[in-house]
Amino acid sequence: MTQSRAVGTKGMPREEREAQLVVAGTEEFGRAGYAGASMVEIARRVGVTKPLLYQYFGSKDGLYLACLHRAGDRLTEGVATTMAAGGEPERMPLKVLSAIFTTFDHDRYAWRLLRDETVPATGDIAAAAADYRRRLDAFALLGATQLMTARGLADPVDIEAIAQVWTGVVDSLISWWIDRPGEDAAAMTARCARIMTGLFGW
Amino acid sequence: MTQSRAVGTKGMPREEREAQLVVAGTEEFGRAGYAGASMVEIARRVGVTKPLLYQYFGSKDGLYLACLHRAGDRLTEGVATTMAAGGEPERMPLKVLSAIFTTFDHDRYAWRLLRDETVPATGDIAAAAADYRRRLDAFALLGATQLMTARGLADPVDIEAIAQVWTGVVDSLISWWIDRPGEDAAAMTARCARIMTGLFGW
DNA sequence: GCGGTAACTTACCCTCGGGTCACTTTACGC
DNA sequence: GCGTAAAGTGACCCGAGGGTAAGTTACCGC
Repeated sequence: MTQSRAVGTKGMPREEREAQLVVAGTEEFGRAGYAGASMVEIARRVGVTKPLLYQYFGSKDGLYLACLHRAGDRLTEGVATTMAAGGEPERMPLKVLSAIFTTFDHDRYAWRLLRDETVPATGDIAAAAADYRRRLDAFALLGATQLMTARGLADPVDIEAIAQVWTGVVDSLISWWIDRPGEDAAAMTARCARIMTGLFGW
Repeated sequence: MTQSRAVGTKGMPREEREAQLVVAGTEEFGRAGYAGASMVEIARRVGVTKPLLYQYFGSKDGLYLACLHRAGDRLTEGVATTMAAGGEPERMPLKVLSAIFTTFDHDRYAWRLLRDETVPATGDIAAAAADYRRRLDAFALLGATQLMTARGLADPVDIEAIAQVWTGVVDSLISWWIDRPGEDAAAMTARCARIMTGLFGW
């Protein structure tokens, strides 16, 4: 009764604890990368020990996959919805950014899981991440193609490069955002709108 | 005489061997990040063993610092020269890109050392990398300011964001370039010129 | 009340990688 | 030729971190 004891207490149902661990894992994996993240540190963050983490997720890869799927599914869904809605090519980048910011407003590290380069080159994680990237790249390629053909530039390799730069832009915007927790998704979207209008007239 | 023996041969003067190791280290650190890179793997790449690597560089940090300083010095020097030359704000991005591509044409992973997020948060490496980044960010900030004031947009936070996005753009261009070894610095510059003209009319 | 199960821990193993030691072989000056 | 120094190695130590075995506590249904 005094203070909840350290050992053996059924403090929380599994579902809830798993969700906590996925959130903590996403932050830690996003911050330090797969290679740099420590399982004991992730467990410590939610006030639990390593074996419980292993009981629930089996392995480091299992936890990473859980985090990755949550992030990847939400992201691809949000982007797909936005792209499906259509609109002028020059308005699409801002719409997609807005969708991403809204999706990850309270989960800003999630984006990085798809692009973590410290993940082992082969295996389930690499395959799953590559698959999410492939789907997102397809959207980026589509958007870039629409943007470029409207301007008469059709070199397919140029378009590939543009698509990759686009993902890099999103990446750096999110990194910048992570360092400014006070800025919410709406403010971020407004800032991007201002910048795009100012720089490119879009 | 048959085959050079594995042990004890004075195969190469120290200076030359160190240079080899710095090149190999740059590639490995750039590819896998500080945390993911292995000293024995770097030694293996140049056909040598770990103790020699330690004899020459003292520690993993020592080797990383050697790689970082080589990359950072060349980069800041190239960018500083380009920025000092001046010109229209809208031409500067392409000029800087050209300088970076030329500097790192045969050393494409070098750029990543300055932005490696897997280095320990405190210590010599973090300090040195932060210092290089600070100098480069100052140039980016200057360029972004010139670009924006010409357009009447002067929000300093917007300008910060633009500067960070700019480094992200460089980052993704170099990643794309790394995957296409056949494309040299001139071709890369030409591609960027084409894209900027097509997309923004710059 | 009590057995079963779910939540949770302590204490351990093992590999991998940073770092070191003692040693061996070659080149070079004399 | 030979002593010395430089180039280089095999074999080791050790700490960190992924992963596991066995046990402990608390709730829940009966």
